[in-house]
Amino acid sequence: MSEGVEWGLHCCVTLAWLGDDRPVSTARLAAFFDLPTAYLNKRLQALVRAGILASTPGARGGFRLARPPEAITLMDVVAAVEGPDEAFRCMEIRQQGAGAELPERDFRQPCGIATAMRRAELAWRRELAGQTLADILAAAPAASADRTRRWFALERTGS
Amino acid sequence: MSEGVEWGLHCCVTLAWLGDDRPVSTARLAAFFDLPTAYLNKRLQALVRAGILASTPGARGGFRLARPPEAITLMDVVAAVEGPDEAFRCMEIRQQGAGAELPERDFRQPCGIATAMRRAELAWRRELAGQTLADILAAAPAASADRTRRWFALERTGS
DNA sequence: GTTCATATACTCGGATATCGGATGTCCGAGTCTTACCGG
DNA sequence: CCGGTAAGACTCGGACATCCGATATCCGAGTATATGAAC
Repeated sequence: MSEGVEWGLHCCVTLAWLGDDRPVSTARLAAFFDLPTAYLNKRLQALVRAGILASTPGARGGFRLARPPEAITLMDVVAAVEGPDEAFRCMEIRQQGAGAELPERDFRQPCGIATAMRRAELAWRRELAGQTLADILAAAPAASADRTRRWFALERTGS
Repeated sequence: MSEGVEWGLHCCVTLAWLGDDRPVSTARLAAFFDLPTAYLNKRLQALVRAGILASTPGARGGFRLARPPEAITLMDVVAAVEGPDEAFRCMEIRQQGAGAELPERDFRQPCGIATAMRRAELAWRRELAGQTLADILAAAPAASADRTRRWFALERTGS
């Protein structure tokens, strides 16, 4: 799994902490987490395309949450960054090669291996879909939110 | 997720169908599924290192299951092919960059995001660990096992 | 002092390089088979 | 005819290339802001 997932989640949490009053630029977030600015921007664009973030162009622009934290599940963020397709792709190798040349063979029944893997992945997705950003915020200590807010406020006035 | 997982699982199922009487060579399995022989061999070696398969070198050599199918879970095969580390690696980016330079900040409490992701991944692993090769065999139609056995027997006598 | 036009700086968005790991290939070590030779 | 021996063929195991996607970077489009001049 690409590290962009961690980036996206942390950025969403940070944006939730900072509130919707003003957008936050990529450079600010990248400085806060010590990440490559342009690449982080690319990932945030994916979140925008997924409808999780809203971007405002121009000076004093940046990103903000497009929805309230209760309406953003971890599954949404992961799917936006990693793409919609499943981790385990069944290539149906049972249908290829000499094993498939048996004339009487038919493949109407789905591959049992793919079914089992899909079941596990569904459990994973269900667990992620059951957790929202609001849950993460509630679990984090309030002091972390305060410190983060303070840092972003300081940086804004300091420049 | 690499496609080697699908290869390993199908090969394990096939080896379970064929029984333990004689080992099956990589070339035979690769021909059956139309896969690159040497690369499949590389992946089967990983299963050997994990103790899932047993290899017999020399002529008439090959692979066989090292344990009965009831004692091999899908999690075992996936972990053997994909490696032991988790899919989501928490890089602790919250501890890097300007956000970590606040002197009063401490990180004794684990990252809530990592905790949530770990929980989802544990659900995935639990689901995979709950399914054994025997379950896959039981779910598959008996005709498939018969056809596979017949093909491997024919190919052996035909050469 | 107020208003408007213009220059400017800042930010998002996508097109373009670069790098690491998965994918694919090849050759050597080891073992079983088998043919051959001697008794 | 039987046993021993040596050559041969087959297979696993690991070392060596190759390719694709994630990672990283750069430049253009667009907008809010600040500045200056005109009234």
